[in-house]
Amino acid sequence: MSNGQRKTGPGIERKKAPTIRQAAEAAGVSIATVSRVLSGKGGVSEELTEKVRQAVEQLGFQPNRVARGLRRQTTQTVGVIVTDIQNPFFTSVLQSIERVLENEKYVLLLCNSDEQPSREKIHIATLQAEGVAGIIIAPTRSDPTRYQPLIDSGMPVVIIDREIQGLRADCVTINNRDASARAVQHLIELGHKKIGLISGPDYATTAVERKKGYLEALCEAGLPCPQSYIQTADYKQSGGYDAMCRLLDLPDPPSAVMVLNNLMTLGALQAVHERQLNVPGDLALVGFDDMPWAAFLQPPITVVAQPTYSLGEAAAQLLLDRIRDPGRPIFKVMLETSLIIRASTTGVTGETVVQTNNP
Amino acid sequence: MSNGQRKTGPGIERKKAPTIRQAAEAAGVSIATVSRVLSGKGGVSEELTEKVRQAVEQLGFQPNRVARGLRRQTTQTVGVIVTDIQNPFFTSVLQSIERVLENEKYVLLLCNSDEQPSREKIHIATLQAEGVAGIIIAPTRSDPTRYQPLIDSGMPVVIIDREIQGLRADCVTINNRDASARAVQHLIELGHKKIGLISGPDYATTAVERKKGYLEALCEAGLPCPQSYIQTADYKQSGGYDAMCRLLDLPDPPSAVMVLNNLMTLGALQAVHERQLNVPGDLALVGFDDMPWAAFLQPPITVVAQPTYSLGEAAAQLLLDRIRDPGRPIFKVMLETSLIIRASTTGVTGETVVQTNNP
DNA sequence: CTGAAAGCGCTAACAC
DNA sequence: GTGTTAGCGCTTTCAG
Repeated sequence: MSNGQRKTGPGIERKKAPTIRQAAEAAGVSIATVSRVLSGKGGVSEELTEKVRQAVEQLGFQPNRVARGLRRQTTQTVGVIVTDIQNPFFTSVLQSIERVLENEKYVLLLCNSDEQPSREKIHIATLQAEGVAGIIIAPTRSDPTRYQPLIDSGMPVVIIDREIQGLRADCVTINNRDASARAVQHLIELGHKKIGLISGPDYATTAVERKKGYLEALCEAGLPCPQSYIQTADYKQSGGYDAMCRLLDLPDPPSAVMVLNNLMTLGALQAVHERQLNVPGDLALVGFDDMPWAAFLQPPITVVAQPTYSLGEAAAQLLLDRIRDPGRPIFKVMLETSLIIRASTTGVTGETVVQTNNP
Repeated sequence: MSNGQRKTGPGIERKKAPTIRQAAEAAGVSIATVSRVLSGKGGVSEELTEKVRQAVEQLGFQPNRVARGLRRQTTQTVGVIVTDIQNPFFTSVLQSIERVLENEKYVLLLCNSDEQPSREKIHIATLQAEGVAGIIIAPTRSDPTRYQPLIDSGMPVVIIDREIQGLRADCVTINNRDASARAVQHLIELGHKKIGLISGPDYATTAVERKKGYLEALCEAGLPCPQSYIQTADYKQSGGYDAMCRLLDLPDPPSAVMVLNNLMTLGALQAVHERQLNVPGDLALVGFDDMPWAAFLQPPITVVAQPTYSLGEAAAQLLLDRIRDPGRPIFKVMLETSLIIRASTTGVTGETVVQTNNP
């Protein structure tokens, strides 16, 4: 009765996992020796190593990662904060992050900020209190002061997806400006002169950069861009729907529209369907982010494909490198995209992939 | 130089977070008092409570969750193991799990078994070593002996998605048999007599149950079911594609096909597109799992919609309840689905939702 | 090469 | 009500 037994009766209490002390006893060595063998640092004779191995095996002993974390003052966990856990873009990135980190025995603490800075702040604090070895953040805002204290505290941090100007941290982004410029060029080459944009929120640098690329392409081609052709939404499906409705209700609506993320593309498509417009006859459409179903949508959608896998991989690798060497120089990685051309712009079945990294 | 300073130079070392000792000192009380105030157990005078609050606030002190975890022998973390982190079904479930658990200050350790029992085993061991308060598992296999030791060790566990016969653990599943029976009935009502099935792997009870429902509905209607009409695949997109090809290559192919999960539905659709079949004229199609884009596919797909949000919520709640009272009786929760009827079966624009819980 | 022992920061008896 | 103190299980000096 001296331990944590529950009042719910005997047999319910949590069975205690074997400790290093028991393993040491079973092997007939000191706990230090067991520790040394398990952490693989060497310096233990083959004889004792073997004894320890056997005892560990036989007991099914697993070092307690919490105790180790307390002692080492850093755990084998990495925090990941995304802005939308349901967005396939992030789940794809997450998958590759996990794949890299599991090799090093790290485990992922997943947090969803849901685009809310307040939630993000709480999550950051919690991850710090959890003693994570590092954090990968898809930030909600581009204000560096939100993240600088975290980095100054010595926490290894990698920023992904959105850029944060002036933040001294590793980051992995894609060439958003170029990606959308090329998508718009594609529309221009098809003869479009009235090209609309469904943009994302201004606090997302991805939206800002993509919008820049759009303007740049129009400008280069000498095409006008009425203010009304740029509709800003919130990166959500409903926002995309509303924005597309506004564009279509214009007295002189665009003949082509670029939508700056995947969820808004679905919303835009919804508006197009409701009005039974012919795509691309009445309206050509380009989206952002390729998805398994993009090719089977009505119509198949031309998209800018982000290298989600490489993005996650690079982020995880940068984090590991920084954990190992906090003093190394800061890396800013920018990845290139592809344009996957489908029927929503050409009307033609099938798809063509255009790498956008070589002009 | 006595602490963990890096050879990379001064200023790089990790800044130490304030400890309870410093907070106590700043407040002019003992560490026990600080602990009592922060854990909200009461028994501290208002005066000292206020002093502690201020000191904590001023220092920005946050209790170290690792130390707390070691001392309490349980952490404020919950492990979640899914079979496919990219599947929108799981991300949706995950989102609602997170939503429930964050209220109780739990944080999620996310693991991806990728359908591989070996990976699942490693993840379970790691989560145990992390001292998680409980685990929510979407199991890879239906063999109870894989999970019984974990439960016997006293770990609170909730099984989701797939059922495990004979396992003494809480679980949340959906009424798979009924769901697919009703979907097939829908096809029968539309006059189909040759109904094919693209099933999932036999180790997934969801596939087994859904197949049962399919057979049951056919049987009730007195319809035949040639072996060749049932094609088994792996719940992946490519598997769905291959299976659909096999069905369509049959001398007497079915006039309607039910596909037992979302990814295979995309694959099946791919095969249908390649052959330029008219849906539902040449072939009617029913899928499993509703998704934001299901309504915009070519054609919009009739699906069985699983209550992903409720599923995650129920799982999280069951886990919390079991953590609080390990001795409580075991709950097996089964949720009902809806059938969302779209053009892939009726050829009609728009959608109808049929609750399947009332015969 | 091996073992003894000192804590990591916290909670929970236990004393006052 | 409040403070003192003994660990939780591990890693890492420090002796030998």
